Amino acid sequence: MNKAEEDYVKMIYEMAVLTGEPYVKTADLAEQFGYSVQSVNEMIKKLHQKELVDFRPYKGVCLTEGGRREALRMIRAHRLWEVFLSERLGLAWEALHEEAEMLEHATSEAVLERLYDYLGRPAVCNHGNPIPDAEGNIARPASRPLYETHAGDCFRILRVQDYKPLLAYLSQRNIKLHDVLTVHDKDHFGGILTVEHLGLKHAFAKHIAQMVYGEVLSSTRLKK
Amino acid sequence: MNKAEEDYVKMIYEMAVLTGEPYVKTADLAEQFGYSVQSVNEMIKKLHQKELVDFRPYKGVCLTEGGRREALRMIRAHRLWEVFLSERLGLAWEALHEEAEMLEHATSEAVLERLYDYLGRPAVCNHGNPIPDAEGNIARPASRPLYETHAGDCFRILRVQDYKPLLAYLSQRNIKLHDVLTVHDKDHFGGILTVEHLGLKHAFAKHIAQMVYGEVLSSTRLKK
DNA sequence: CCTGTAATTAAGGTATGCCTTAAAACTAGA
DNA sequence: TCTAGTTTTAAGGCATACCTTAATTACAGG
Ligand SMILES: [Mn+2]
Ligand SMILES: [Mn+2]
Ligand SMILES: [Mn+2]
Ligand SMILES: [Mn+2]
Repeated sequence: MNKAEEDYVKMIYEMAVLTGEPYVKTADLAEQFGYSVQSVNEMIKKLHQKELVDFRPYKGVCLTEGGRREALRMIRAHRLWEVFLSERLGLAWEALHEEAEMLEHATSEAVLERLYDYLGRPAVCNHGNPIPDAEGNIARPASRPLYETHAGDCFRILRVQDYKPLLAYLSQRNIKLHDVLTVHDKDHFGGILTVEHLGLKHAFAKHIAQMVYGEVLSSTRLKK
Repeated sequence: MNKAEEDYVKMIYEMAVLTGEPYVKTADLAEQFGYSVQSVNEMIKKLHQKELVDFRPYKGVCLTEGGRREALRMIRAHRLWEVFLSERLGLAWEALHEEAEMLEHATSEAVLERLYDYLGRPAVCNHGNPIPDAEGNIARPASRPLYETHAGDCFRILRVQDYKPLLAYLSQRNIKLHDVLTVHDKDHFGGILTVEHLGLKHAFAKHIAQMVYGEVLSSTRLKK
């Protein structure tokens, strides 16, 4: 597999996880990559020939077992490099992804395994995304969005979408992974969630609060 | 610069260092890369347009100041990754080069600088090749070949050619950088150099002893 | 069941970096 | 000085991964 193919199987895997649907639409892939639908179709044909994907016309593509294995290898490399870049080199949160996006294609199996041990076999990357082990086992990512909390909830951030503007937005406010937020108010109509963090209040728009995931630790609200 | 261009300027730099001649012949580049002369000519034309090289027909190519800077950046990345892979991940001597050959193209300026500090600003890679600093200053490599020693000399290995079969050959004999060899005998006609290392004797053919560089520590031989 | 929309396929194009074969230009040795 | 051999340039090709435009095919709602 070359860089292009690697990025395709990774993207297919990630979009399937995001939507919960194993089949990913050609048009959605094109949209995500910023490529034309025709280009995506051509690549799908090639991936199919290599038995990395199953293509059902008018339904989408789905990774084969081999494709899934390759996708997990790329995700593993990507996330391990993110840990390295953050923990060891001290790169900023929002810089990790694009560096890892290059390094992931330049990493042999041997380097990957040693890097994994060197970093202490981390379970998640710095955005809270789970890191597959060498056998391709991967934990479920934290899936409860901050937006689904209620006034009074205490919420620990366990995962954030690896989306640069979001990361810049959060780090500008000194909010990091594992931080705890107290939900003050949720304005359903306006879609604004007001939280407290280290004594400061922040108002998050719905689309922001939907990209932050974690767990509710405790709640002062009355259970219905 | 893309991967191909990066490998070209690096190669031009390295061949110029090796030969001592600033101008590198098209045919020699083709030979080293295993490409056709025509392909090399095409790339030279492009590098010239980008003002990375000066091309003198029938003489060869020479890096411009900009080309030299880019070459040193690649060499810096390559050798720093070799240090990382060796010192931190414990990769075998002979595996370093090909891994670094990929990683060097996936490394931003920011990562490079942090990696440099993280590794303690090393002066040389694991083959003894000097690592340029961020400003492009680079030390002269050790240049005295083991083959130019005489019976009785004590010789410390400071640099070896980054050539896989040589590295495998040496590490199989437990010979590493900074080890000291005692020259027992030099057979000029046969070209065999006999040395002692950790109590064991080794016979090195001329072409081997010419790829190992270092310093003579002391000598029992009579000065003429 | 039929038709509009969405998805797929077809056809032809671009840039990159490699290739081969062949002509032209130059250099250097005799 | 002339010519043989080296070097460069020209011409045309191939694979990859992207593109646009234009059929064609299939699904799904009315
Ligand atoms: Mn990422
Ligand atoms: Mn990538
Ligand atoms: Mn090397
Ligand atoms: Mn390289």
